[in-house]
Amino acid sequence: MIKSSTARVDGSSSDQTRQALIRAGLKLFGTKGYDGASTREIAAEAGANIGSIAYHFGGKEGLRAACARHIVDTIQGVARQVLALDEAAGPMAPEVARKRLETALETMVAFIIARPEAGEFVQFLLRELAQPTPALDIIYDGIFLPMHSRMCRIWEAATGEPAESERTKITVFTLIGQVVYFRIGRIAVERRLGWQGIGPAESAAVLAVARDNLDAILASRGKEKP
Amino acid sequence: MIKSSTARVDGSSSDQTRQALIRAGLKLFGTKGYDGASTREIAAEAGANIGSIAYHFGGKEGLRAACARHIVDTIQGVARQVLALDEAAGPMAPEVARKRLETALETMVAFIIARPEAGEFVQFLLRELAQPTPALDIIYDGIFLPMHSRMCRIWEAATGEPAESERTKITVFTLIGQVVYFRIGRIAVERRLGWQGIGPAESAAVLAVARDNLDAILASRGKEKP
DNA sequence: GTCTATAAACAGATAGAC
DNA sequence: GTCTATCTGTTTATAGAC
Repeated sequence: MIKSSTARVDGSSSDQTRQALIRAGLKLFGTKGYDGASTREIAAEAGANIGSIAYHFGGKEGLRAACARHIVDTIQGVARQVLALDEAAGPMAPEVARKRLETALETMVAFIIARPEAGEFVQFLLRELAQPTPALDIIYDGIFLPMHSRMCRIWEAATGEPAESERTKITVFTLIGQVVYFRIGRIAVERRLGWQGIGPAESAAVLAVARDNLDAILASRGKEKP
Repeated sequence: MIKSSTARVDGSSSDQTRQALIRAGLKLFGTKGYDGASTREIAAEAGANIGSIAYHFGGKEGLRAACARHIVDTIQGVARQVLALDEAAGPMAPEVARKRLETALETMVAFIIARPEAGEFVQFLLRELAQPTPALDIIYDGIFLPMHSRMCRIWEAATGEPAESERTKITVFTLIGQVVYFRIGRIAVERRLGWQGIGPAESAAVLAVARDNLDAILASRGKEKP
């Protein structure tokens, strides 16, 4: 029998192990992949027993889905306040929109590259992204689609290019891609640059380049049809 | 006992199954991941028996390494002629270097995104990249390092920024990243853009944006210190 | 070299004691 | 709710027939 999804906020024993299992799942699925991580490892990492996975999530697949949902909830919580501010402000002036794009880039770099805890999140996401899986649907609808749509709308405000045009969508994907690569290719990047890890100094260097790229692209789009 | 690495060019039975196993390994490791693909599946896909993997490669890990080596050999074969032309031409004029960067981008898009056969290659690479593994060393030294170094040198010729500077290295990574994302995030991209797949038309659209981005970045770098 | 049979370890799921 | 013991299937690796 699977525990209902009604989240309990108190520190009940049940909820504690549930959270611990999700944390452990996120970590091990992210680092070793879904197939590479065994339920025994995950239970051990969470300080729980093997049976608890079946009890709380119905099985390994259920834990995967719960991890996906947890990521979506967490990110939406952060994003909600940012979005609320934007939407309330009404239509954006191009200058404001450009600043907003830079802020979005900063947030992405900070979250995707720098925050150590986010590493597990992002790597989990990217692994799910590599193949169609039930967890991917949760993530796509909960994060990818709203985030990407939002950035496309800001892009329209900044450049005048229609938000839902193919060109705008692709451009926004390239902006995301240039940042994401530093997480996927992290090992190669560190080796090539002689970095021991990616801390504040290193992520600042990445951000500087990403920002310059964005500014350059914006500048060229602005004067495309003078 | 592991078969020596002396490659045979004739269609001997031994070499045939060896090649078939590598092809099958590349395909299944790429789509399902190393842990997700079983040796039984691979042997079946290759039309061989399970024991042949141990015979030819000493085990599953050996097959993984052989797949990595196969990718390196294949890509180096393609890259060799291109590089030979460049190196022979001596120091590059900025205009020529810029054209070369665009060509490199075209090649990357064509290889990474469009070519269906390359899909297995790239996905295998990206999966290995996600965690440190013996196969990664083979790939880093054989492909990543020489490719990236090469692009950095062309970048220097085009912009005057030192090839081995941190900024140049990071910039080249962003150029690669914006393309690579369309392979990793392919499912999300297809869903968002309403594409049924990424064929010639779609990859042309991606290339157009990537090229515009490159031109914009180059333009801004050129006039940074007027 | 190829293929089969088998061993030894490990996977996820489950039943039941507490 | 937690935890243990166990079932069933699958994994890789190996030994040996052909």
